Amino acid sequence: MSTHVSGKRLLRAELAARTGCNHETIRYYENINLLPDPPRTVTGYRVYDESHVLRLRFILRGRDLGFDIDEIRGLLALIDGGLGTCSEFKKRTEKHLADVRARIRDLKRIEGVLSAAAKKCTGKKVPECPVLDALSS
Amino acid sequence: MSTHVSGKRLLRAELAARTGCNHETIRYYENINLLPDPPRTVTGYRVYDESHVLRLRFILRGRDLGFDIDEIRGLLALIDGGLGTCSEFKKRTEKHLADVRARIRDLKRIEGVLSAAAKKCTGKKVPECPVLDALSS
DNA sequence: GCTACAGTCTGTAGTAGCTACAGACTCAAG
DNA sequence: CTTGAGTCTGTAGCTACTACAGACTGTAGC
Repeated sequence: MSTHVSGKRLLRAELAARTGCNHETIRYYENINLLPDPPRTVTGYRVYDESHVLRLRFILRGRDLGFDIDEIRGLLALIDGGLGTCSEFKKRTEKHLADVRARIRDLKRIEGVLSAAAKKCTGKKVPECPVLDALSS
Repeated sequence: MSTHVSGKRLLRAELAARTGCNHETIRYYENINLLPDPPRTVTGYRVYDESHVLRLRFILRGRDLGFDIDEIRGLLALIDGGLGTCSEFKKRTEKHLADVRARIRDLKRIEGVLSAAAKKCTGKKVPECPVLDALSS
């Protein structure tokens, strides 16, 4: 078994380009142990392969869906350990979903207050501005 | 004109209690010049009055409605300068409202993806978990 | 071979909006 | 006079990045 794995070797900027991730963020994820330390060239350059692309995409997709770093860390740990059951993933997703829905509710409350205030606005001078009323009530 | 203004004098913990604000946050708002430096007792204790209660409530209400510190600073500057017109407040509110609506749209997108994934979940073992599919797509 | 210049390396600081702590001081009650 | 709560200050921590400085490397052109 050689360590030779056919597949493209990528430098940091290339991994960044392949994933749409900021190249500093890649190093950040490595620092917080979300991405594994990649092998290095003799001169110290990080060398990535397809497995890093997939893992980073997973992380980015999770972030895009609003999971926080710790939630993603948890999901990855389940996957890495081979211990994750589908129902476990479902449970975590639903927990996060409840969170998302709570945030939507909160933003809708805000939207209601603000749009009502803006609608009442006459465009006249300060005293009796409905926006300020909304902000003082 | 004396500086005597009848009205209750409050210490920091009392202002916190009256507004529901964390007492450290009050000092923070003072540091970033959102709340004015209050007068002090000879021994250095901050002394607040009703005007501080109103201003802090305004700030907290603004935060609760999702305005960021700089937006609130801007609104307060208009009020303090007596230069704010109702239409100006309306403009800023609508700008913020657009922001809120964009966040709602984004969260709804997330909700759609997550709830669709969770719905497809069978509760079986890992391979073919729809949640993981959603996170890898 | 030499020179640019782009890419990479490291550690560290900055962003928003707080929150919390350490260590010293003050104030009122018992 | 002591005790305990409240206050003072400066500073560090939190999340999730992003950006910079200063040194080094790799490569293309001449």
